[in-house]
Amino acid sequence: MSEEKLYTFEDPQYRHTYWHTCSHIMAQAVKRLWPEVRLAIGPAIENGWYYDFDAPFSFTPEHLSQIEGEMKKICKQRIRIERGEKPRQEALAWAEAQNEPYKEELIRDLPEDEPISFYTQEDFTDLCAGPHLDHTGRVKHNGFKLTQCCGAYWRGDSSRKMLQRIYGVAFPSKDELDEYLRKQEEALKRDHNKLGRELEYFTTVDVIGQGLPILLPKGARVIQLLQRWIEDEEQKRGYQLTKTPLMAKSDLYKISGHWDHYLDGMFVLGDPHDQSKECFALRPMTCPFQYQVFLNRARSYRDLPMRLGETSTLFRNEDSGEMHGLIRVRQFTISEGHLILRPEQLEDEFRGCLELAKYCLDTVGMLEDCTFRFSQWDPAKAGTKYIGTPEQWDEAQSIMGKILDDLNVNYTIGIDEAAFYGPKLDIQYKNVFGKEDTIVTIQVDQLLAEQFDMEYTDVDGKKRRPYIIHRTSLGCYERTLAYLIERYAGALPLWMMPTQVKVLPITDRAHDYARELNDRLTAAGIRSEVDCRSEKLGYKIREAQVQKIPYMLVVGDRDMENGTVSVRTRAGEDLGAMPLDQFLSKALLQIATKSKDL
RNA sequence: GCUGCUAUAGCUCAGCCGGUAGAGCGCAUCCUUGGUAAGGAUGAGGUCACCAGUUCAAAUCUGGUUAGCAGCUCCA
Repeated sequence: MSEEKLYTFEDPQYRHTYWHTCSHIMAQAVKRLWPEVRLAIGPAIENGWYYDFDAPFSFTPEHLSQIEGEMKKICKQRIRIERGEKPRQEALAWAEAQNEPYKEELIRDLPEDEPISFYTQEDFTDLCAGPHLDHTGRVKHNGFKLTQCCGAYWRGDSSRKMLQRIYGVAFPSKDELDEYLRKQEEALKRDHNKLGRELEYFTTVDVIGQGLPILLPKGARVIQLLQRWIEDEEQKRGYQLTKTPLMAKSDLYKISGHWDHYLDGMFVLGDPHDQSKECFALRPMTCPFQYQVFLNRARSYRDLPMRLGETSTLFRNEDSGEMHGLIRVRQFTISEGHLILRPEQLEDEFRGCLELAKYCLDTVGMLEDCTFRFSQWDPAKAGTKYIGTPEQWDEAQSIMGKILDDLNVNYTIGIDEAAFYGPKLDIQYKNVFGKEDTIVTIQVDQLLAEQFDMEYTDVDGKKRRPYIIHRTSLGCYERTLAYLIERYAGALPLWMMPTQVKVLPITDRAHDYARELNDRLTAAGIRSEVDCRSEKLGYKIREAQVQKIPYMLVVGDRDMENGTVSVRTRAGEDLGAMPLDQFLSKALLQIATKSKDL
């Protein structure tokens, strides 16, 4: 690669170096302005950088402008950035002399024998592995912006001090920065938490509580449509439907291990410490409930694979700061399933689950933006966070790794992201803020079968332990709805749009005709409405447009005379006049094929 | 749970240094019957989230609670 190419912003490494240098410039600016502020860490991240500070005051937007101003000066001063090394003792002495306790702790955690690198620009020196640009003038003085400040725990540990994190982004030119900020602003307009409320998909109410959204008619309709589709699809794929209780005695969760691992996260009815009274808990998952279906009688290898599916409402007492719109809630409904298998069926069934998940995500238009994460355990937490033996984990993970490789799944590995009973394939999706959550999960589990003493009689008459796959096909409906609103900016595909067609009579004379059309559409299974208010056409169109109604059927004298409807799409396209049947067959085809085009 | 910010009409927001509320949109009624993104007029609508405190007087100041937002931590 030519040097020229290497030093462009398109090169991820260069970009990273650039942002990292920005973080040092920011830290230098902060130290110039308030020498009493202590420094923690300041890495480059996916989009920009941050630096964590321990300041005796709270940073405000005014402080950020002040810091930006000082950073501009530093850039214009074109200060040389020089790398240096200190032996460990000297490095520690430096941290102490500078009164930088966080740096001191970082140095203490570095390997003993390696020299420790520092970067110096003028009077400012920072412990840092580098690399950096050669001088501060490389950073375009009007190409960066400090975007926000917020709290962040020292070393990501919630038991330690909360520091203040300032985030920034930078580009080699003001135009590119402006373009980035404009795009960010655009993305935020899709925020389901705003748009979903504006378009009346959901709302929340103080007296009901956090994380307990009300699904308004539109939101409820979309979820119903998704749910019916998923249930039918699962039936086609050999799933049996179950319907199990929303709560159980603590005994059940004690067997499964959830009581030990997640008591804090459960809604408990009764006093868990009073042994003399029954204590219930709302279910935070479906596994042990569905296992009872398998346990209903003795099972043969002929019963396997047993694929159980349930549209399952779950309750999790998330911490109060965790709730976010429809993405993180305390009560949600999920397309939950458990497959109980002979070990040799694992690969085929896993493939089936993955195919189902991909089919579901592709159909709703989300697959292309999904990423796959192979979530593994952390052996260091054996016996605490995870049940089972290292041998069992190695086995489950190696089988799963082999399956994923056989299926050519392009995944990243997430250490310490597994469930307490087994490794997972998590399918991840990002919201408009870039925050990633799991939309679908497929988990391999050989441990809970043991907890519940599940077994089947094999061909040879011997009792064997089944494997279990825990999986979702479309995941949590609330979360999916949120992502769909963001993905389509509220303009959901025709087949899942709560109102698909709006008939817009131009004059009162057309009201009867419009109502008749609406009846015919409704009879054909189209979700249609009529707008008979005495408003002008332009006004009715605007309103339907804002509501993202896919098709507007404009009808006036001309249409009544010719027996037609004049079709306008929400994309602003005028499809002209046509008989209703012609429109209907077009729309019905689009719905039947779950087209993403409109 | 933690840090910071926020809460005024259904929505978006204004309301300075404390003197018991205002706009636009929406809604209702009337006029207008208009062919592809906002026609006009009139009117209704608020214990300023809740609970305390300071004060002659609180939407405004202070504390707490609840809820919302961003991030951190967590996420079976």
